Amino acid sequence: MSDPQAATSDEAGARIEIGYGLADVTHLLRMAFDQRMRKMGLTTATWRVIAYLSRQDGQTQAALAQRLEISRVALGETIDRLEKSGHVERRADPVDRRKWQVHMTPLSHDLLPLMFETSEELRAECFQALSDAELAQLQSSLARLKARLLDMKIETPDEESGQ
Amino acid sequence: MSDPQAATSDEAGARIEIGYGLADVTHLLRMAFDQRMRKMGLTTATWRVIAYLSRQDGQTQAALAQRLEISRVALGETIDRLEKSGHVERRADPVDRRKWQVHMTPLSHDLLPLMFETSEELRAECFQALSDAELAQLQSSLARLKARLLDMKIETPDEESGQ
DNA sequence: ACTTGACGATAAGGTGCATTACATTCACTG
DNA sequence: CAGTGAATGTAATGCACCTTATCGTCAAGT
Repeated sequence: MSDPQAATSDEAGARIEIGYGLADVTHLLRMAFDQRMRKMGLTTATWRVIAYLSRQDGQTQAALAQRLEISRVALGETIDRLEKSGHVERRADPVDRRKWQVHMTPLSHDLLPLMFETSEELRAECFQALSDAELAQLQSSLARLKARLLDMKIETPDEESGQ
Repeated sequence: MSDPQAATSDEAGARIEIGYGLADVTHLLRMAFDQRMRKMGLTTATWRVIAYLSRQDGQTQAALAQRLEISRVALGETIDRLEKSGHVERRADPVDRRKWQVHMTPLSHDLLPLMFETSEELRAECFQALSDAELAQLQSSLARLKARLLDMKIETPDEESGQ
Protein backbone atom coordinates (compact mmCIF):
# COMPACT_ATOMS: atom_id res chain seq x y z
CA MET A 1 0.00 0.00 0.00
CA SER A 2 1.33 3.44 -0.81
CA ASP A 3 0.60 6.92 0.37
CA PRO A 4 -2.08 8.54 -1.71
CA GLN A 5 -0.64 12.01 -1.16
CA ALA A 6 2.82 13.03 -2.27
CA ALA A 7 5.12 13.58 0.68
CA THR A 8 5.92 17.18 1.34
CA SER A 9 9.20 16.29 2.98
CA ASP A 10 11.21 13.25 4.00
CA GLU A 11 10.07 13.45 7.59
CA ALA A 12 6.43 13.72 6.60
CA GLY A 13 6.90 10.80 4.23
CA ALA A 14 8.39 8.67 6.96
CA ARG A 15 5.57 9.52 9.32
CA ILE A 16 2.96 8.64 6.76
CA GLU A 17 4.66 5.34 6.05
CA ILE A 18 4.66 4.55 9.74
CA GLY A 19 0.98 5.29 10.03
CA TYR A 20 0.17 2.93 7.20
CA GLY A 21 2.74 0.41 8.37
CA LEU A 22 1.25 0.19 11.83
CA ALA A 23 -2.22 -0.31 10.41
CA ASP A 24 -1.02 -2.89 7.90
CA VAL A 25 0.99 -4.94 10.34
CA THR A 26 -1.75 -4.90 12.95
CA HIS A 27 -4.31 -5.91 10.36
CA LEU A 28 -2.20 -8.76 9.00
CA LEU A 29 -1.39 -9.92 12.50
CA ARG A 30 -5.06 -9.99 13.36
CA MET A 31 -5.90 -11.89 10.19
CA ALA A 32 -3.21 -14.46 10.98
CA PHE A 33 -4.51 -14.75 14.50
CA ASP A 34 -8.09 -15.13 13.37
CA GLN A 35 -7.11 -17.82 10.93
CA ARG A 36 -5.61 -19.95 13.68
CA MET A 37 -8.25 -19.18 16.28
CA ARG A 38 -11.06 -20.08 13.90
CA LYS A 39 -9.82 -23.66 13.91
CA MET A 40 -10.92 -23.94 17.52
CA GLY A 41 -14.13 -22.03 17.01
CA LEU A 42 -12.87 -18.74 18.40
CA THR A 43 -12.13 -15.28 17.07
CA THR A 44 -9.67 -12.70 18.32
CA ALA A 45 -12.40 -10.99 20.32
CA THR A 46 -13.69 -14.16 21.95
CA TRP A 47 -10.19 -15.47 22.48
CA ARG A 48 -9.26 -12.33 24.37
CA VAL A 49 -12.22 -12.70 26.70
CA ILE A 50 -11.25 -16.26 27.56
CA ALA A 51 -7.62 -15.27 28.05
CA TYR A 52 -8.60 -12.69 30.63
CA LEU A 53 -11.05 -15.03 32.31
CA SER A 54 -8.32 -17.64 32.60
CA ARG A 55 -6.44 -15.30 34.89
CA GLN A 56 -9.49 -14.52 37.01
CA ASP A 57 -12.70 -16.40 36.50
CA GLY A 58 -16.07 -14.95 37.40
CA GLN A 59 -15.32 -11.30 36.64
CA THR A 60 -18.20 -8.95 35.97
CA GLN A 61 -18.81 -7.63 32.48
CA ALA A 62 -17.88 -4.10 33.45
CA ALA A 63 -14.54 -5.23 34.88
CA LEU A 64 -13.80 -7.33 31.83
CA ALA A 65 -14.72 -4.52 29.45
CA GLN A 66 -12.40 -2.16 31.25
CA ARG A 67 -9.51 -4.60 31.11
CA LEU A 68 -10.11 -5.37 27.46
CA GLU A 69 -10.50 -1.66 26.75
CA ILE A 70 -13.71 -2.06 24.82
CA SER A 71 -17.19 -0.74 25.62
CA ARG A 72 -19.49 -2.64 27.95
CA VAL A 73 -21.92 -3.00 25.08
CA ALA A 74 -19.38 -4.59 22.78
CA LEU A 75 -18.33 -6.97 25.51
CA GLY A 76 -21.93 -7.86 26.30
CA GLU A 77 -22.45 -8.97 22.72
CA THR A 78 -19.26 -10.99 22.71
CA ILE A 79 -20.36 -12.70 25.93
CA ASP A 80 -23.70 -13.45 24.26
CA ARG A 81 -21.89 -15.29 21.51
CA LEU A 82 -19.57 -17.08 23.89
CA GLU A 83 -22.54 -18.15 25.98
CA LYS A 84 -24.37 -19.44 22.95
CA SER A 85 -21.32 -21.44 21.87
CA GLY A 86 -20.96 -22.85 25.36
CA HIS A 87 -17.59 -21.30 26.18
CA VAL A 88 -18.75 -19.21 29.13
CA GLU A 89 -21.78 -18.92 31.35
CA ARG A 90 -23.31 -16.01 33.21
CA ARG A 91 -24.10 -16.50 36.88
CA ALA A 92 -26.05 -14.02 38.94
CA ASP A 93 -24.02 -12.24 41.59
CA PRO A 94 -25.50 -13.32 44.94
CA VAL A 95 -25.08 -9.95 46.62
CA ASP A 96 -25.51 -7.41 43.81
CA ARG A 97 -28.41 -8.12 41.55
CA ARG A 98 -27.17 -5.77 38.84
CA LYS A 99 -24.11 -7.88 38.15
CA TRP A 100 -23.38 -10.97 36.14
CA GLN A 101 -20.38 -13.11 36.95
CA VAL A 102 -18.84 -14.47 33.78
CA HIS A 103 -17.44 -17.97 34.24
CA MET A 104 -15.50 -20.28 31.97
CA THR A 105 -16.99 -23.65 31.15
CA PRO A 106 -15.05 -26.93 30.94
CA LEU A 107 -15.17 -26.52 27.16
CA SER A 108 -13.15 -23.32 27.18
CA HIS A 109 -10.99 -24.45 30.07
CA ASP A 110 -9.82 -27.44 28.10
CA LEU A 111 -8.96 -25.15 25.22
CA LEU A 112 -6.47 -23.06 27.19
CA PRO A 113 -3.27 -25.02 26.54
CA LEU A 114 -3.89 -25.16 22.80
CA MET A 115 -4.83 -21.48 22.76
CA PHE A 116 -1.64 -20.24 24.32
CA GLU A 117 0.50 -22.68 22.43
CA THR A 118 -0.99 -21.57 19.14
CA SER A 119 -0.61 -17.89 19.90
CA GLU A 120 2.98 -18.27 20.99
CA GLU A 121 3.73 -20.24 17.83
CA LEU A 122 2.32 -17.48 15.69
CA ARG A 123 4.32 -14.81 17.45
CA ALA A 124 7.52 -16.81 17.20
CA GLU A 125 6.85 -17.37 13.53
CA CYS A 126 6.32 -13.76 12.54
CA PHE A 127 8.68 -11.98 14.92
CA GLN A 128 11.58 -14.08 13.73
CA ALA A 129 11.83 -11.45 11.00
CA LEU A 130 13.50 -9.15 13.52
CA SER A 131 16.61 -9.47 15.65
CA ASP A 132 16.42 -9.36 19.43
CA ALA A 133 17.78 -5.83 19.39
CA GLU A 134 15.20 -4.69 16.88
CA LEU A 135 12.48 -6.39 18.86
CA ALA A 136 13.56 -4.55 21.99
CA GLN A 137 13.74 -1.25 20.12
CA LEU A 138 10.33 -1.84 18.60
CA GLN A 139 8.81 -2.59 21.97
CA SER A 140 10.28 0.58 23.41
CA SER A 141 9.14 2.75 20.50
CA LEU A 142 5.64 1.38 20.71
CA ALA A 143 5.50 2.01 24.43
CA ARG A 144 6.65 5.59 23.93
CA LEU A 145 4.14 6.11 21.15
CA LYS A 146 1.36 4.70 23.28
CA ALA A 147 2.26 6.96 26.18
CA ARG A 148 2.26 9.96 23.88
CA LEU A 149 -1.12 9.05 22.45
CA LEU A 150 -2.57 8.60 25.91
CA ASP A 151 -1.26 12.04 26.78
CA MET A 152 -3.22 13.49 23.90
CA LYS A 153 -6.44 12.77 25.82
CA ILE A 154 -8.23 10.84 23.13
CA GLU A 155 -11.70 9.77 24.19
CA THR A 156 -11.60 6.02 24.64
CA PRO A 157 -14.76 3.91 24.89
CA ASP A 158 -17.06 3.96 27.88
CA GLU A 159 -15.38 6.59 29.93
CA GLU A 160 -18.40 8.56 31.12
CA SER A 161 -17.82 7.26 34.59
CA GLY A 162 -14.22 8.45 34.75
CA GLN A 163 -11.74 5.65 35.25
CA MET B 1 -2.75 -3.31 29.10
CA SER B 2 -0.89 -6.33 30.39
CA ASP B 3 -0.43 -9.86 29.21
CA PRO B 4 -3.05 -12.16 30.63
CA GLN B 5 -0.66 -15.12 30.58
CA ALA B 6 2.58 -15.18 32.49
CA ALA B 7 5.56 -15.00 30.13
CA THR B 8 7.43 -18.25 29.79
CA SER B 9 10.64 -16.45 28.91
CA ASP B 10 11.94 -12.97 28.29
CA GLU B 11 11.74 -13.34 24.54
CA ALA B 12 8.17 -14.60 24.68
CA GLY B 13 7.29 -11.76 27.01
CA ALA B 14 8.74 -9.21 24.63
CA ARG B 15 6.87 -10.71 21.71
CA ILE B 16 3.62 -10.63 23.58
CA GLU B 17 4.16 -7.02 24.57
CA ILE B 18 4.81 -6.14 20.96
CA GLY B 19 1.63 -7.83 19.85
CA TYR B 20 -0.41 -5.85 22.33
CA GLY B 21 1.61 -2.71 21.71
CA LEU B 22 0.95 -2.78 18.00
CA ALA B 23 -2.76 -3.26 18.57
CA ASP B 24 -2.91 -0.52 21.21
CA VAL B 25 -1.00 2.06 19.23
CA THR B 26 -2.96 1.38 16.06
CA HIS B 27 -6.21 1.58 17.97
CA LEU B 28 -5.32 4.84 19.68
CA LEU B 29 -4.05 6.29 16.42
CA ARG B 30 -7.29 5.39 14.75
CA MET B 31 -9.33 6.91 17.56
CA ALA B 32 -7.32 10.13 17.33
CA PHE B 33 -7.79 10.15 13.59
CA ASP B 34 -11.51 9.50 13.84
CA GLN B 35 -11.89 12.29 16.35
CA ARG B 36 -10.43 14.83 13.94
CA MET B 37 -12.11 13.43 10.84
CA ARG B 38 -15.52 13.44 12.47
CA LYS B 39 -15.34 17.22 12.64
CA MET B 40 -15.62 17.29 8.86
CA GLY B 41 -18.22 14.55 8.69
CA LEU B 42 -15.84 11.77 7.71
CA THR B 43 -14.52 8.60 9.29
CA THR B 44 -11.24 6.80 8.72
CA ALA B 45 -12.89 4.48 6.21
CA THR B 46 -14.57 7.24 4.22
CA TRP B 47 -11.55 9.47 4.48
CA ARG B 48 -9.38 6.76 2.97
CA VAL B 49 -11.69 6.39 -0.01
CA ILE B 50 -11.56 10.10 -0.72
CA ALA B 51 -7.78 10.13 -0.31
CA TYR B 52 -7.39 7.48 -2.97
CA LEU B 53 -9.92 9.14 -5.25
CA SER B 54 -8.01 12.40 -4.97
CA ARG B 55 -5.10 10.71 -6.68
CA GLN B 56 -7.22 9.23 -9.42
CA ASP B 57 -10.85 10.15 -9.74
CA GLY B 58 -13.39 7.88 -11.37
CA GLN B 59 -11.90 4.55 -10.33
CA THR B 60 -14.10 1.49 -10.29
CA GLN B 61 -15.13 -0.08 -7.01
CA ALA B 62 -13.08 -3.20 -7.63
CA ALA B 63 -9.93 -1.16 -8.28
CA LEU B 64 -10.51 0.96 -5.20
CA ALA B 65 -11.18 -2.06 -3.02
CA GLN B 66 -7.96 -3.65 -4.13
CA ARG B 67 -5.94 -0.53 -3.41
CA LEU B 68 -7.57 -0.07 -0.02
CA GLU B 69 -7.10 -3.76 0.69
CA ILE B 70 -10.67 -4.29 1.81
CA SER B 71 -13.37 -6.45 0.26
CA ARG B 72 -15.50 -5.23 -2.61
CA VAL B 73 -18.54 -5.62 -0.40
CA ALA B 74 -17.13 -3.48 2.40
CA LEU B 75 -16.16 -0.81 -0.09
CA GLY B 76 -19.58 -0.89 -1.72
CA GLU B 77 -21.17 -0.08 1.62
CA THR B 78 -18.75 2.74 2.28
CA ILE B 79 -19.49 4.18 -1.16
CA ASP B 80 -23.21 3.95 -0.34
CA ARG B 81 -22.64 6.12 2.71
CA LEU B 82 -20.39 8.55 0.87
CA GLU B 83 -22.98 8.85 -1.88
CA LYS B 84 -25.75 9.50 0.62
CA SER B 85 -23.68 12.20 2.30
CA GLY B 86 -22.91 13.77 -1.05
CA HIS B 87 -19.15 13.21 -1.01
CA VAL B 88 -18.98 10.98 -4.08
CA GLU B 89 -21.20 9.97 -6.95
CA ARG B 90 -21.41 6.82 -9.04
CA ARG B 91 -21.42 7.22 -12.79
CA ALA B 92 -22.08 4.38 -15.18
CA ASP B 93 -19.07 3.29 -17.21
CA PRO B 94 -19.93 4.02 -20.84
CA VAL B 95 -18.24 0.92 -22.24
CA ASP B 96 -18.63 -1.72 -19.50
CA ARG B 97 -22.08 -1.90 -18.05
CA ARG B 98 -20.96 -3.89 -15.03
CA LYS B 99 -18.83 -1.06 -13.70
CA TRP B 100 -19.43 2.05 -11.72
CA GLN B 101 -17.02 4.94 -11.88
CA VAL B 102 -16.69 6.56 -8.48
CA HIS B 103 -16.24 10.32 -8.70
CA MET B 104 -15.58 12.98 -6.12
CA THR B 105 -18.07 15.81 -5.78
CA PRO B 106 -17.19 19.47 -5.21
CA LEU B 107 -18.07 18.92 -1.57
CA SER B 108 -15.31 16.39 -0.99
CA HIS B 109 -12.94 18.14 -3.34
CA ASP B 110 -13.11 21.29 -1.25
CA LEU B 111 -12.34 19.22 1.82
CA LEU B 112 -9.00 17.94 0.56
CA PRO B 113 -6.69 20.68 1.84
CA LEU B 114 -8.13 20.53 5.33
CA MET B 115 -8.04 16.74 5.30
CA PHE B 116 -4.36 16.46 4.53
CA GLU B 117 -3.44 19.35 6.78
CA THR B 118 -5.27 17.76 9.68
CA SER B 119 -3.75 14.35 9.14
CA GLU B 120 -0.25 15.73 8.91
CA GLU B 121 -0.79 17.74 12.08
CA LEU B 122 -1.86 14.62 13.92
CA ARG B 123 1.15 12.66 12.76
CA ALA B 124 3.52 15.45 13.68
CA GLU B 125 1.91 15.68 17.08
CA CYS B 126 2.17 12.05 18.05
CA PHE B 127 5.38 11.02 16.33
CA GLN B 128 7.28 13.78 18.08
CA ALA B 129 7.59 11.23 20.88
CA LEU B 130 10.33 9.53 18.87
CA SER B 131 13.65 10.73 17.50
CA ASP B 132 14.35 10.68 13.79
CA ALA B 133 16.56 7.64 14.25
CA GLU B 134 13.87 5.78 16.13
CA LEU B 135 11.32 6.75 13.53
CA ALA B 136 13.53 5.37 10.80
CA GLN B 137 14.15 2.18 12.76
CA LEU B 138 10.44 1.79 13.43
CA GLN B 139 9.60 2.21 9.79
CA SER B 140 12.14 -0.40 8.83
CA SER B 141 10.97 -2.88 11.46
CA LEU B 142 7.37 -2.46 10.40
CA ALA B 143 8.28 -3.00 6.77
CA ARG B 144 10.17 -6.16 7.64
CA LEU B 145 7.32 -7.42 9.77
CA LYS B 146 4.84 -6.74 7.03
CA ALA B 147 6.94 -8.58 4.48
CA ARG B 148 7.22 -11.54 6.82
CA LEU B 149 3.47 -11.61 7.40
CA LEU B 150 2.80 -11.45 3.68
CA ASP B 151 5.16 -14.38 3.25
CA MET B 152 3.06 -16.39 5.63
CA LYS B 153 0.31 -16.49 3.01
CA ILE B 154 -2.52 -15.19 5.11
CA GLU B 155 -5.76 -15.04 3.19
CA THR B 156 -6.50 -11.39 2.63
CA PRO B 157 -9.95 -10.19 1.54
CA ASP B 158 -11.36 -10.86 -1.90
CA GLU B 159 -8.55 -12.83 -3.37
CA GLU B 160 -10.48 -15.60 -5.12
CA SER B 161 -9.36 -14.19 -8.41
CA GLY B 162 -5.67 -14.25 -7.54
CA GLN B 163 -4.10 -10.79 -7.65
C1' DA C 1 -37.44 6.27 54.75
C1' DC C 2 -36.59 8.79 50.45
C1' DT C 3 -34.53 11.05 46.95
C1' DT C 4 -30.51 11.32 44.15
C1' DG C 5 -26.80 9.85 41.87
C1' DA C 6 -23.64 6.36 40.48
C1' DC C 7 -23.29 1.78 38.53
C1' DG C 8 -24.26 -2.69 35.72
C1' DA C 9 -26.33 -4.28 32.04
C1' DT C 10 -29.32 -4.17 27.79
C1' DA C 11 -31.81 -2.10 23.64
C1' DA C 12 -31.63 0.33 19.48
C1' DG C 13 -29.27 2.07 15.68
C1' DG C 14 -25.07 2.90 12.93
C1' DT C 15 -20.15 1.92 10.97
C1' DG C 16 -16.90 -1.19 9.16
C1' DC C 17 -15.47 -5.41 7.86
C1' DA C 18 -15.89 -10.44 6.33
C1' DT C 19 -17.86 -14.52 3.68
C1' DT C 20 -21.07 -16.84 0.66
C1' DA C 21 -24.13 -16.79 -2.95
C1' DC C 22 -25.98 -14.63 -6.90
C1' DA C 23 -27.21 -11.82 -11.27
C1' DT C 24 -25.10 -9.26 -15.09
C1' DT C 25 -22.10 -8.47 -18.30
C1' DC C 26 -18.05 -9.11 -20.78
C1' DA C 27 -14.45 -11.62 -23.26
C1' DC C 28 -12.62 -15.53 -25.15
C1' DT C 29 -12.81 -19.87 -27.57
C1' DG C 30 -14.48 -23.47 -30.17
C1' DC D 1 -22.45 -17.37 -32.89
C1' DA D 2 -23.22 -20.01 -28.93
C1' DG D 3 -21.04 -21.31 -24.48
C1' DT D 4 -18.13 -21.04 -20.88
C1' DG D 5 -15.54 -18.67 -17.52
C1' DA D 6 -13.97 -14.57 -15.42
C1' DA D 7 -15.01 -9.97 -13.67
C1' DT D 8 -18.18 -6.41 -11.38
C1' DG D 9 -21.23 -5.38 -8.33
C1' DT D 10 -25.11 -6.52 -4.88
C1' DA D 11 -27.88 -9.18 -1.23
C1' DA D 12 -27.90 -11.55 2.85
C1' DT D 13 -25.80 -12.76 7.05
C1' DG D 14 -22.63 -12.50 10.89
C1' DC D 15 -18.88 -10.49 13.86
C1' DA D 16 -16.96 -6.60 16.28
C1' DC D 17 -17.21 -2.30 17.70
C1' DC D 18 -19.31 2.35 18.74
C1' DT D 19 -22.84 5.96 20.82
C1' DT D 20 -27.01 7.17 23.03
C1' DA D 21 -30.91 6.03 25.76
C1' DT D 22 -33.12 3.32 29.28
C1' DC D 23 -34.10 0.21 33.14
C1' DG D 24 -33.12 -1.87 37.40
C1' DT D 25 -30.34 -1.74 41.45
C1' DC D 26 -27.41 -0.20 44.92
C1' DA D 27 -25.39 3.32 48.08
C1' DA D 28 -25.24 7.58 50.32
C1' DG D 29 -26.99 11.94 52.01
C1' DT D 30 -30.58 14.37 53.98
